[in-house]
Amino acid sequence: MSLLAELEWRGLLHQTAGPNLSAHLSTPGRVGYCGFDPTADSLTVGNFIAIKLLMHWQRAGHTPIALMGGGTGLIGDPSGKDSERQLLDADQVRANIASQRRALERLLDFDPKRPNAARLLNNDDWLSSIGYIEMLRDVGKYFSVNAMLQRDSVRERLQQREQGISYTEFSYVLLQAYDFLHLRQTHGCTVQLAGSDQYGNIVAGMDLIRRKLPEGQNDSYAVTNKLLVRADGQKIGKSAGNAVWLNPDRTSPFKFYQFWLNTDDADIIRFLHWLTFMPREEITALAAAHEQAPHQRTAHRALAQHLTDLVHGETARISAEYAAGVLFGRGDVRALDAQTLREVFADIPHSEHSHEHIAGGMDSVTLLTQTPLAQSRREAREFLSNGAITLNGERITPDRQITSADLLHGDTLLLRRGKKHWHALMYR
RNA sequence: GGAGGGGUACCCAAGCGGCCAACGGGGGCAGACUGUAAAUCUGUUGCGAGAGCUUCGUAGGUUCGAAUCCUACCCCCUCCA
Repeated sequence: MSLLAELEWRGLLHQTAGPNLSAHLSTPGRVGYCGFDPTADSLTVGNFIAIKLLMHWQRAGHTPIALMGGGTGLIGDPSGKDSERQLLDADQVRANIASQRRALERLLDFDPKRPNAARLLNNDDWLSSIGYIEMLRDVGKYFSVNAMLQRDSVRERLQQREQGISYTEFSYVLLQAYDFLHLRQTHGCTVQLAGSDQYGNIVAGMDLIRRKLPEGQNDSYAVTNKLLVRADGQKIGKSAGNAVWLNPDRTSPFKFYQFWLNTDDADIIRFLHWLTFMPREEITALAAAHEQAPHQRTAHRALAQHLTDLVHGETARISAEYAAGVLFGRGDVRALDAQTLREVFADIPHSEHSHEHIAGGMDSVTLLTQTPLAQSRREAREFLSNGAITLNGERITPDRQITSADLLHGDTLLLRRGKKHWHALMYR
């Protein structure tokens, strides 16, 4: 199946631009790029769609370029933003790129032995050295302010009462267009892939390429994916307002797995289409299974498995599943052997403490505040009196005293808040 | 530069001298019901065991008492130049 057909049936394809794109893509080895914003120090599930676009691209035999916006990140793209962005400093941007790189390396194949090995570039390499005069003469000249003012991203900001737009962000499109031109010239990159909100920026780049480069070497194309949202209209990949990250040090594989397992029923089938590489028949089968026995959550499990495998690897996934089985299973956690307990401990949020802390006994409120499960003593008391807290599987009250007798295998406490927030403490 | 409007807790948004830790909604968290889902219902949502303490852009002031009045400053928006 062709790349475009694949994106189409998955419901990812939004629109394309350029002369006869499918013919262009029928030759393998085409070079396409997608930009990533270095605004955070790790990529999130929200960025996963963009990465996945590149993954499809590479799987179709083409060469993907992940372009880190080290230069543009210093400016900020107004597209889809309803307020002026905070400018980042250069050091921060550099550090973010280094960290984001790790997630990309896991998902794209950078092996140089491969003919279509992925490349990672940073537009700071060419943008920071270009002079302002040069930019105005060679790029700015090709842009009509009249046209720029027509763009939705700009117009909305002009019409807003609360927020205007700075000249800096207004000019952003010149930089992104220049990126495309630069990659077209230096890497033979003909296609830009991105979210649908980038369409205007991409087309601006295509225009620039057409005008600057000679006939025959100035073709270029756009592929955009749909804006993907949950059934309730929210963005994918937010958990209690917090982003779900792709780096294991920001979001552990256990939490990552749990996040997908808890997907809303209303979203599960579409997520399988959008986010996985499962073939159609497999998704259809999962949809049927879910329809028949939703409580078994076969589809949820498959989604969580698939994505955790991709992002964190099979070993981490199996471990996360194992821990979940132990914690959410019917068994009594007090019956776990030391070995199992230790493995589970590593997978869930945990902390280590000195044995002396517990030796003299401790009340449950104090214990809880030593974990992230409660933010203050007041809150800890509230949870405890609500009956929201279990210790080693047993519901406890605010007046409960914890002593070393409660330690599983002499060193571990397992706390749970609500149904699914765990924290393990180890006393050495 | 001029005129006007505005900055209140995670967000929106009331309040305009004491009854305000601050109405209401959203969101979050928890309990019940369930399938580690959704919907629904209930509770809760600054810190503190409590007395109390800290909070309404920032810094001062008036007052027995201020989110509410005064002064200065900072920031945002709209219109005019």
